[in-house]
This record gives sequence, structure tokens and C-alpha cells, in this order.
Amino acid sequence: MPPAQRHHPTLADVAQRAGVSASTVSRTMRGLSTVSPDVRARVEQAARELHFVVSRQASSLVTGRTGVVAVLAPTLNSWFIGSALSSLGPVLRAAGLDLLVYVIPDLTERAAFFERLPARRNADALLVFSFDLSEEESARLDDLQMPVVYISQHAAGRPSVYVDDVAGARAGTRHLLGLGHRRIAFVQTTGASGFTFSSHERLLGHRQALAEAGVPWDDELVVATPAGHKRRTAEAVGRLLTLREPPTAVFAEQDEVAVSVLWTLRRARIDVPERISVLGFDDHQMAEWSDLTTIAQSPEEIGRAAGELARDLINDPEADQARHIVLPTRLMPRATTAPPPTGPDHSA
Amino acid sequence: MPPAQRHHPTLADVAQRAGVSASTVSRTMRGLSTVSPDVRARVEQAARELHFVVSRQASSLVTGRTGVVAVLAPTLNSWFIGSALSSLGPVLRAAGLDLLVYVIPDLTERAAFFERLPARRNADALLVFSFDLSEEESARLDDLQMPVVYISQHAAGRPSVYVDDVAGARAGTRHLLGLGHRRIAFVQTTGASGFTFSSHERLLGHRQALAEAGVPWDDELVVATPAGHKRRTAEAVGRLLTLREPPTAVFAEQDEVAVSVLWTLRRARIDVPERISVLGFDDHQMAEWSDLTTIAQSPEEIGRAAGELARDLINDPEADQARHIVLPTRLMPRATTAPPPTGPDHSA
DNA sequence: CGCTGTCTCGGAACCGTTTCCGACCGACGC
DNA sequence: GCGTCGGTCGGAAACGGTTCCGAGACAGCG
Repeated sequence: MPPAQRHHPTLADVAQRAGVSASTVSRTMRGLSTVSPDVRARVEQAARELHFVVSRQASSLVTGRTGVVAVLAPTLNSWFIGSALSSLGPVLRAAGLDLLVYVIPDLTERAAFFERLPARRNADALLVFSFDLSEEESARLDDLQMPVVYISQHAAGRPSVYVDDVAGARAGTRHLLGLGHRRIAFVQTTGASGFTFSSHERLLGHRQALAEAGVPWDDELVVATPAGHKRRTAEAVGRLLTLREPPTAVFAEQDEVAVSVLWTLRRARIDVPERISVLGFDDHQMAEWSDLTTIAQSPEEIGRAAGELARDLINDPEADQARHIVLPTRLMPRATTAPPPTGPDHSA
Repeated sequence: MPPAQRHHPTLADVAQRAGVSASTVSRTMRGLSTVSPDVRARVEQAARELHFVVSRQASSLVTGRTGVVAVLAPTLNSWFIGSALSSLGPVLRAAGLDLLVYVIPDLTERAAFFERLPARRNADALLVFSFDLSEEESARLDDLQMPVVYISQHAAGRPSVYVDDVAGARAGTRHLLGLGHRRIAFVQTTGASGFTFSSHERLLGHRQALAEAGVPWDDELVVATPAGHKRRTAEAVGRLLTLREPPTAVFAEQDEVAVSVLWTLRRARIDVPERISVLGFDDHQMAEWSDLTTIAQSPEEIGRAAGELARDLINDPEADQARHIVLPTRLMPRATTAPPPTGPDHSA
């Protein structure tokens, strides 16, 4: 009995069936031009018949390239990361690269990852979706001997892809100013490890727009709440509404918080946008469902750009290792922003 | 000058530094007991100093195991898939397995995948998240020489993990019946390729519960709409509301549709749950935000179960290759279901 | 007709790890 | 004190590809 079928066919099997040498099969499979048309046809025929596919591990052993791009992400259950990865996949696939995911949900796993750095020899590039890496952790990644691309995080001197948060927030605040608002609240989002970089940038853009319009700054109009925490969000909104001069518009740093603000206001029977306008940032799926005006960023574009950047860095190690790709944002006007109420107006 | 540092350290480098042979380093790294304590300490010390990690590709070449579990998914931008993968990751990681993702968004990519089956030699197991595989495609996966685990899809004679959709839907309809409803509409979800398996099962559970309660079946109360399509959903709801005997409750096969139904009703100024109750299925994030009563399934549990099943099938090829893991659902009572209005009641 | 050059192809070394086998050593029983 | 045996370790052969080098065929050229 032939025990040959128990395992996958190898180069040698194809070579034998096609009546050529293993080297020729190898050349054929990689599409090198130094093989004559008829031999190529014979080899491809044999490979097809045997359902032959090259073993990545064997070829990577000698080429030194794994054909794998690793992704570091805190979770996959995230609108942003999911969308980015979904568009990243086909880009890598077209470049013959596979997508390996390291899910690092908690600090324990995270410590273990950075301790051993298992990606070290098992990928050609690393994409980092953890938005709050410390400088020390980044330094660990630096001696990884492979390109590391940061997404939505500015890493000094390292390649990264992100949207222009400052310009986006500035455009958002300008939109509200243009509608006539002067008392504009800003709701920050606090994560497990404090504010993220985007958080700072978006607040900065907001301040810039106010300054440009000559609207005086008021610390009381800035509050913070964790994402997805209804009670805390309600408290923050309550704080804003009980100000001596309450805001006529609320700019939330993230759509998830903006939607939470919407719910709080609806529950309090405060009409949006008649009495208060609400503006978000991200263009989360929920934003469309809630008809929320927001500043859109495209995780699909970010994913695509990151994939292409990784591909280029792999193919050309001499490429600029510190390239930054900054993507634009776009105002998505929907139903939650309007001119402020024309009631008693205290503006000088 | 020593060019040794240009590439990653190898077993031999560690061996030399520790003054032992490569075999001994290999044994040490794999935790085999046939190495004496002091030698083990020396080797581990050397490995740590050199930041050595074993090359998966080299070891898999000889062991025949890749240490990789591949996942086939139509997208990653999905609440269900994202959650399942997020909990699947740590399970695999604990078993020393890496997670490789094939994102197959469209039919072109799908055809290409099934044509070449690139996972063939490059993974130890495959997890399938595509909920609408044809029998022909499943057959292709059968000759993949590795365990294939189907998620949320019953594949005859093949290992799979899914929730008990029939029981879940039955419990849901019973809940509505218990509240006093007798006219209960059912909203099916149509996907790109028609109804999924879950779709049939959930409708079946609904019918069973009605039959058990002796409530007569009415075809007019079953409508279908694509997920995420506001207009079509509104039309379907409109069709229900204009029936001669309109329903007092709507059971939507998926939360996404249920939420869409909620929006349509709110827009039409129809109070929920006072005039109409709405029940969903899945316990999507949105369900909590919308305070939607629903039948909960846990993608985290499904992911975990699938990961463990894959791990077991890899470690023990003699294991039952057709094991089915059926997970329970749970009724999540929230604010969108209540007894039917006590107005003119035509019930005999 | 011989020499040179190009186009194809085969042979063999090599990538880094695992595994088999055998060698060595000390302890143990008789 | 000698043979045996368990416990450790080193040497070498794989695993399945890629790449370098050289061989052979054949055309072109003088």
C-alpha cells in the first residue's frame, strides 16, 4: 500500500510527476521567467493535480521571510479595529502576506507579550493597534529587527498612520461656531490608562477653533467620562446643564460618548438639536443609526494605508523608517446639530 | 567585525554560549525533563541574554505542526465575530497556538481562497466563521487534512459550535405569550445569500412555541428584511401595522433588525412597549444601549468553546471528529416588552 | 567550423530545528 | 569487581523548500 498520501505532497512529488527537478518546480511556483513555457505548463499541471501548495515554513526557513504580518491589538471587538483589519486583510493578501493576530486583552497578557516578544522571528512586520503604549514598550519593539507600524498613535521617529485629529476637531468646532454657538462644551473620554493621544489632539483642535473665533475659553465647559459608562456620562452632562451659563452645544470626543449624551438628553426631555446640539467624532456605526452629526474618520482607509506601508517597508528595508501617513477627516452633517435656540441671549 | 548580530540568534548560538550542544538547548526550550537542573539553568540564562526565541517555521518543518490556527471570516467588522475572536485569542495563546486570519469579504476572494486553499499546509486547524458555506465548499475543506470547526453553522458530520437557536426562539415567543400576546409578528433577516441556518431554526422555535400554546399560525405575520436597510425594514413594519389584525408584539430574528424596528416605531409615534412589544435575538451591544429585551447568546463563550475544541482536535487526532457543542441562550428582560394594550380585544 | 554567449535546467549545499541513536558516567546488584 | 541500567548529553540525519553554480543545448558570429 502506498503511504505517500498520508502527508501533503512536496516539491519532489511534483517534480517527479512532471519529470523535472525540484529546482525547476520551485522556479515555476514562484513565477520566475527562467523556465520554458512547455515545462512550466507541465509543472503547473502536476501541481494542480496533486493539490500542491508550498510550505511557508520551509521556504521562509531559507529566504528568511515569513510571509506573515503580525497585528497587536487589545481586542477585536471594536468597531475601529475590526473595520481597519477587514480592509487590511485583502491588501496583505494581494501582497502574498498572511495576517497573524495577537490579542492582548489585559495587563497580564500584555506583560507576557512584551517579555517574550513571540513575534520576534515569526513575522516580517508588526502592526500596533494598542493606542497607549508606553515609551518603554515601544523601545522593546524597536529591537524587534522588523518594521513596526503604529496605528492611531504618533510614535516619534517610527512609521505610523493616523487621522488629523487636530484638524478634525477644529472643523467640528468651526461647524458649531458657524451655526451660531458660543457656549460649546467638550466631553473627553477617559480610558483604562488615562487619556489617549487622540484625546489631547482633539481637545487641542477644539481650543484652536475657539481661539481663532475669539471665543473666550472656559474650563467649566470641559468634562470627562469613561466610554460606555451611562451613569458617569449622565453625571457629566448634568454638570454641564447646571452651569450658570449652560452650553448650547456639546462636542464629544467620541461617538460612543456622544450617543450616550444623546440618550441622557432625550431622557431629560431636552430636545436635540432644538435646545442643544450634539456633535461626535469617528463616524461610528451608531452615529448613522442615531442620525448623529459627526467628524468622520475612515478606519478602512487607515487599515489600507497601514497595510500598504507595512508591505513597502518589508519589500524595501531601505525605505524611510519614520514615514507618517496622516489621513483627513470629514464633517458628516446629520440631524443633531442646528443653530442655538433664539431665546434670551446673554451674549454681549 | 562580527556580522553575527545581523540576524536572529539561533539554537547554535545559545548552545555555544551555554557550552552545550544544540540538542540540549532544544530539549531545554521545550521543557523536557531529560536535562539536568544546572545545565537547564545555564541554557535558560544564555537564551535570555541573547533574546532567543525558537523559529516556528524551523520547528514546524520537522514536527509537521505549524502552531497556527487559521480563521476564515467574511469580515472582522462584526460584533459577533469580533467578540468571538477576542475570547478565542487567549485560549489559543495558552495552548501555544497563534491565530491566523483569512478575511474573505467578497465572492472573488472567496473563490480564490477555495481554489487554492492556502491554509492547506500552513495551519493545524481551521475555524470557519462563514455562515453560509455551500455543501460543495465544505467538501473542499474536508480534504484539507486538518480539523475544521464550524461556528454558528451546523455542518453534518463535522465539528461545530453554535447556540440552540430553536430553544432560544421558543423561549422568546413563550415570554411574549406569557405576557399575554397572541398576535406576534416575526421578522426574518435576509443576507446576501438568502436565509442562514439560524434564520430557519429561529423561525422554527417561534412556530413551536405558538403551536404549544395553541395559537393559530398566520403567514401574514412573518416578514423579511435585509439587516441594516432602514427603508426595507420600515416597509416591512408598515406591512405589519396595516394588517386587519395588527400584531401586539414583534419578534425580530436579530437585534440589529429589532433596533431598526424600534426606530421605525418611534418615528411613527407608536409607543414601545405600551402599544407594541419588541423582542430581539443576540444581545448585541446595541440591545443594551436601546434597552431592548432580547435572547442573549454569548459570542465569547462560543469563541472559547471553539478554541478549546480546535485545540483538542489538534492534540488528539483520534478525537471525535463530529462533535457538536450546543450552547444555551438566555432571556434578557429589558424595557421593550410588556403586556399587550388592554384596549378592544378581539380574542374569543 | 570553432568559439562565445544565452537560455534552461539539474545537483548540492544550506536554512534552524527536532529526533533518533549511541556514548558516556555513576550507581547499583550480585 | 564486573555487567547492567537509568540518567544526560552530543552527533547526525532528516524536514521541504531556495539559491548558487555549473552543465548542456543551441544560436550567432567571424
